[in-house]
Amino acid sequence: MMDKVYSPREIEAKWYTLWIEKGYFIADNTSENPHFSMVIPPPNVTGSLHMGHALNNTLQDVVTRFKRMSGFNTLWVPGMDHAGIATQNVVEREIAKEGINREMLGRERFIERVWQWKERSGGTIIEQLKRLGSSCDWTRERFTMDEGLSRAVREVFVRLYNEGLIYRDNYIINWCPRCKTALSDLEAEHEETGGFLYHIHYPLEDNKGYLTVATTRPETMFGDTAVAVNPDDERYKEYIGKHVILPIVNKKIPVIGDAYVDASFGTGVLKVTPAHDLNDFEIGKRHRLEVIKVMDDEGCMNKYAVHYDGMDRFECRDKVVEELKQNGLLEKLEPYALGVGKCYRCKTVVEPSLSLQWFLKMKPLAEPAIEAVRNHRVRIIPEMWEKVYFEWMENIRDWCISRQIWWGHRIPVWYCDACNKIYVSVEDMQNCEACKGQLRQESDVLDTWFSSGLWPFTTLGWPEQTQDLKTYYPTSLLITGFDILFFWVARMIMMGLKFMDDVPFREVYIHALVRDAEGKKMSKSKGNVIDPLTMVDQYGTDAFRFSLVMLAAQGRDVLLSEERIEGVRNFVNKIWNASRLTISLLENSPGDVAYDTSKSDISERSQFLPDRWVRSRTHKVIADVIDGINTYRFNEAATILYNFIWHEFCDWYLELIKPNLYGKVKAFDIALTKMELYRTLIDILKLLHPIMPFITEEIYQKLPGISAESIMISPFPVFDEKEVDESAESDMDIIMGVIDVIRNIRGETGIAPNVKIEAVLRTTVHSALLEKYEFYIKELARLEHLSFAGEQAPEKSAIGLYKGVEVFVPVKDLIDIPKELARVEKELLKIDDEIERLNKKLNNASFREKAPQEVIEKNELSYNVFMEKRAKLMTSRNIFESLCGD
RNA sequence: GGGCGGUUAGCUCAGGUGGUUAGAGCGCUGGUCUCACAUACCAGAGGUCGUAGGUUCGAAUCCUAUACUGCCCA
Repeated sequence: MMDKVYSPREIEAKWYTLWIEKGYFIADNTSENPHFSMVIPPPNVTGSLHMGHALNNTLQDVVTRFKRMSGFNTLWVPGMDHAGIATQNVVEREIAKEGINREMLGRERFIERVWQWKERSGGTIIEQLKRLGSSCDWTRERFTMDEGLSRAVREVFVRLYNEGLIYRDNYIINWCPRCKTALSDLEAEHEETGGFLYHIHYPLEDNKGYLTVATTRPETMFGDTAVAVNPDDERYKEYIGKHVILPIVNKKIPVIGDAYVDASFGTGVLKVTPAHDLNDFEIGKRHRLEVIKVMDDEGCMNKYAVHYDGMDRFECRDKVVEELKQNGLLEKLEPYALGVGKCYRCKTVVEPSLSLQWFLKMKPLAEPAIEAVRNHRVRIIPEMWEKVYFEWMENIRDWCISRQIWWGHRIPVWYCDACNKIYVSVEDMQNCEACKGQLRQESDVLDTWFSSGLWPFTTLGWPEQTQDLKTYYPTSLLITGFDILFFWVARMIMMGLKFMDDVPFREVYIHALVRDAEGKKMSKSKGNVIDPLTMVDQYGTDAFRFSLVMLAAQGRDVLLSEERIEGVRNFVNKIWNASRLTISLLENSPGDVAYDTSKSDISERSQFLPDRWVRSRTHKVIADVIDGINTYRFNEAATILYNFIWHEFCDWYLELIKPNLYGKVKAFDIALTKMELYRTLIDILKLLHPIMPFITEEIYQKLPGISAESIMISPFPVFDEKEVDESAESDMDIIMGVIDVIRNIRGETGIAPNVKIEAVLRTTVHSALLEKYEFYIKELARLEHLSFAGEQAPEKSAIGLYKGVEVFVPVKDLIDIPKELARVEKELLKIDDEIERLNKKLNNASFREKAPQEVIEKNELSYNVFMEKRAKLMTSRNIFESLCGD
């Protein structure tokens, strides 16, 4: 016996364990079936499941389960990312509790600690993904730092180096003084911050006046090696070639002319600090200026900052301003909103700084990647994101790939200090081939995104030519959030084309971000985070997944609120109870059923109208759900299922067949109806399964006559045109419409639900139909008596109309005549508006001339319907009016 | 500064190629513990689709401008 309320917890655990045991998630790379493959966006090994992951993986699982049931040789590769900086930070914090730091441990022992940490507490997110129901092939789980992938990284590095695409150079990079490493441009997040524009006097060398420079970062002045003006700027032209005295340091620096300077910005005089600003660095190169770094790796000033040596950069800023002020050199400071780069891992303000780093040339890699998207070898969905992709790719700059941390893929470069030779090699090296001297490996590691950029082929075994690689590359689809379009998607396309000579995936579906109910980004500091696992615990995985899918409209943020999930939890419970009823009807009502769904000859199936109708509706839903998933309109698929199951299957179909199956009426073949009910529920369960894996399996397993071991490997419903029955749908429409009208009258006139009433129908076109299904109308509208009128309509009745069927409810004394009159008049008013609108349209000559025939006919038809309805309402209004007069 | 979105019922959102009586969920109002479900059932109220122009026989849907709002890049 099934409980009255669905309780997800044990059921979820039970089925997930079984699926794993049976190996249903494991892909067969020798299968002859067409393949569908996908790689997971690898979550950080330090990560725990947040809403973004939940949405991302739910959508992936929906597609995976759908494809698997649709007969594809399906592979979803899971795995994790080693997340260099983040993981190192975590482990450093951990050892700090023991009072040690990584320098004390040394590189090797520190990395051992990281591995230990990974084994112990890393990858909790994998367990969380399992709770979500993700049907990844866990036997193929990969980690960016595992042996195979590490070797692939070296292979790639060496090849790119040998082709001259990787180089080492001094350049301005973003330096995070807290993580003490270089970052790529993408890893510095620009944020509008309130600051000041400081106007500072730089006295002219001959002591005859000064030039005023405007800067947002006065503390970098110690590294100024020139002052620049625009050569066309009449105000300053004459100063070019002269010198100014750099305040505090009292050093002579030249005034130069450079077209880069924007005369309209600030004072039009730019202080040039080649070591701490990208543009200044370029100016410096053009004018062969000296380059002076004024800060150390921790963001503290160095000896060039004279008496500020050792001071923190921000404290120094204040102190410098103070000193300038005292010396009368600070002209003014004005509030100014400046874009400040912050480390995407620790939010520390990054320092643009000159540094010797490794770079990857991007232009040659980007060009084919742009082309691949332009000619749709990779299709980005929604298409809008293509533009964003192009914009970034077309303005791409070289990628700083080296990081000054320990956890990651150590750059496979060896230096010989004795003879200055450099070796770049896949294999570890010990001694210099030339002088036999001891080699020293580069201490930097690679950007984590360097290895994740290779993910689609390295996870399949590359550089080995494995069977997986042959079968599953290029992958079919990638599902990811737009926040990593540049970080990851673009780089995978470049690397895939470079090393596999083919795109990494055929399609990319970009989904939105999950926000809270107010549309704010969820963040711990705002305290608006909804924890996915809490939701899973509270409402069940199925309800949670369905909520996400239902809200995941293309190109829109997903705004999630707990009330929403609660609503879907109710829907899950509705499914549970509808199934409970179905199973009880199948088991307890008379009629032997063979439970063989393979028989599809419709002539042998039930001809009972609700059965024909539900069949037709089910197949339209099948078509829509398949289309919805195939076109990534997941929310449409979910909404269609929600409405069909709740408002058609439960509200109408089950109610209509109940009298039959309870034996209240003996009009139709019970066994055939039971068969139809059985088929429909199975279709519903299968259609739901990709979104709601657990409850569908639980119910499926309770059904009689099930041959498949699990719903997840049973075939997905197939749309069959022959099952569509338009005449059943239009007949049902009349019956449901008439019942609605009676219910409406009941509701409006305040007749209690338990009061049985009488209704009279009058129709010329649908009488046969309505007479045939009289019993069902009585049942659903709670009628004592239903009759059919000829010419003479009953007086003193509430009236309603549905498509040519007049409905009279003679309520005699029960009725409140003035109230009923008001109801009719209100209805008339609405109809008059419609009639006027249609009349105007139909009398418009150019409408008749230019609109398609089909549209004209449609409008004429609805005009006639309204006119007829109007006439009938007028009649009853007149009756009510005369009664009011009594 | 450049680019891309959004603005539809009290709230959160649907409305691929212009023709619907503009939909849903939640909330609200009224009525029901009717033998699957009160996590339910039945009924109802509620919107000149941000504003102003334009294209069209016809615009929530296409174009232009404008306001507000969000994001990305510099």
